[in-house]
Amino acid sequence: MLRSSTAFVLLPPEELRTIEDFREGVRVVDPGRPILEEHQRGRQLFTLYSGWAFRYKTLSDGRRQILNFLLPGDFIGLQDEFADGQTHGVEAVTGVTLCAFARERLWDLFATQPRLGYDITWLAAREEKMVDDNLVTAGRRNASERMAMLLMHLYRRAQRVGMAHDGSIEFPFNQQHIADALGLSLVHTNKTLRRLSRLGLHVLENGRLRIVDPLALETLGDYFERPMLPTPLI
Amino acid sequence: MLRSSTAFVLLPPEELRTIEDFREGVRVVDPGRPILEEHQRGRQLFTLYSGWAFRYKTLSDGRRQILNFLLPGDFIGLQDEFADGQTHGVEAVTGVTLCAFARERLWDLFATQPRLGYDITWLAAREEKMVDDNLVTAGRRNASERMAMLLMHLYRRAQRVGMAHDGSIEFPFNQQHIADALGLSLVHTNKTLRRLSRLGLHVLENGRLRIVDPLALETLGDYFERPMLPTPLI
DNA sequence: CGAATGCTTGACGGTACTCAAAGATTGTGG
DNA sequence: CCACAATCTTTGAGTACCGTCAAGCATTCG
Repeated sequence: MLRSSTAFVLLPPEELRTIEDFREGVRVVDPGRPILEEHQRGRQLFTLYSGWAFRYKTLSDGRRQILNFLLPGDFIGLQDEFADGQTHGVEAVTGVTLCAFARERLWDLFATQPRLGYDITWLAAREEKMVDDNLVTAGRRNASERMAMLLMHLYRRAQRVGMAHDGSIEFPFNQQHIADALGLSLVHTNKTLRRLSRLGLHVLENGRLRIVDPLALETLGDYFERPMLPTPLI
Repeated sequence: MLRSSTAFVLLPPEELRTIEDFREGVRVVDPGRPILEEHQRGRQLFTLYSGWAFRYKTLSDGRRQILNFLLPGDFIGLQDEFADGQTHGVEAVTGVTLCAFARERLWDLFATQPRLGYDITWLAAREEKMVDDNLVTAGRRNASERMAMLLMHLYRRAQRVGMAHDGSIEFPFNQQHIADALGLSLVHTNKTLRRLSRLGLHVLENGRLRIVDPLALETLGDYFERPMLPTPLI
């Protein structure tokens, strides 16, 4: 079960009870289906419990940018709480299970359990840091550097929540996802990915990613993930 | 005074008193000087009270990416609260005045004044939305589109906090700032900026920016800022 | 087995980068 | 107040990285 992973902080029973109470239900979303529609504010907030998803925005002519990927433990929909209308969308990559919370009770939660409010802020700040990194990537790294950084980032994050087995992780993304995350064209994404794998830095097959030369990838991407602190889980 | 601007929500006296109490002092930073150093966690949090600043990250070879610009009312340093070490830097563009808060009292604030904790989350979420937009820009917009979006964004934000006079705003950035914000080279930034101004979309002189054709810039940048809700001010 | 989706590769062109150097502006000290 | 340095802006020339177009191949699914 997710909560027992060492990636998350232990919560005292009372706060666990508050979370249970706050919870409205479980939702399952199929691969490729929307979790939150772009440009509209959902009635619910979610915690991702299993599967992969991503946040994205599109320009009016259809160009899409993936803002960040979502893994188990991530909190979804907080930004919309304060939205002026222009919101991101969220889409499931694999099949996904979510815990749903009523948005209108968020303030309640802050008021009655400030610890949980603080934790939510924690999660929001952590997500912003990931977007920060992605912005540096899109703005200042070249194609190979972007790819190296993305592969290491996804691998480390999945590993952290116990999704790595035998040195490889499930990798359910197609090259369009990668292209949209890195701000590259599909064709150039393919060529870059092939180049790195031909250099023996990684292997991507049967929907799984294996990092062959982590140091080379970290160096190329100038991206060294520090061991992360345990994350709160709402 | 900043708080009386219509851009900010009115706070009840009790919460104002809490903020006053939470405050440690005022800090003044000269143009071009650091407010927070990259890679180290400051002991204080700040609210920007006057002037312009920006958040940035650099790669190890010196390439810099500006993450977002900071205006009066913005809260500084929250992300570091939850940092694993890799933090952004913050630098003053103009001379700047800041209200300083002790970081170790942040949790206190959440616990004793949940409303203010909620407001801080509000500000964090708003900032993340700005970074989201900047990521779309760096990832999916071409040079002219980026420039159009940036000019409109900065103008609207400054206007909102009462910094626009006679249809123009103070514009203290040099072209290197713009280049680093947009993920472009200095030379290409210059050429793009000149092109837009030759097309009659804006005027940039004497350190002031005047938007001549807002609709054209919004359309070019595919960026239409909605009227913003009043922002909490900590 | 055919359609749909996704991956791969080659050819070509353009946007944006680098290099270089000349103006313009600002600041500083004699 | 001027001379000179430092910083910033502007422009041109050449190049390269990455995007677009096109087509073939592989895999999955109904």
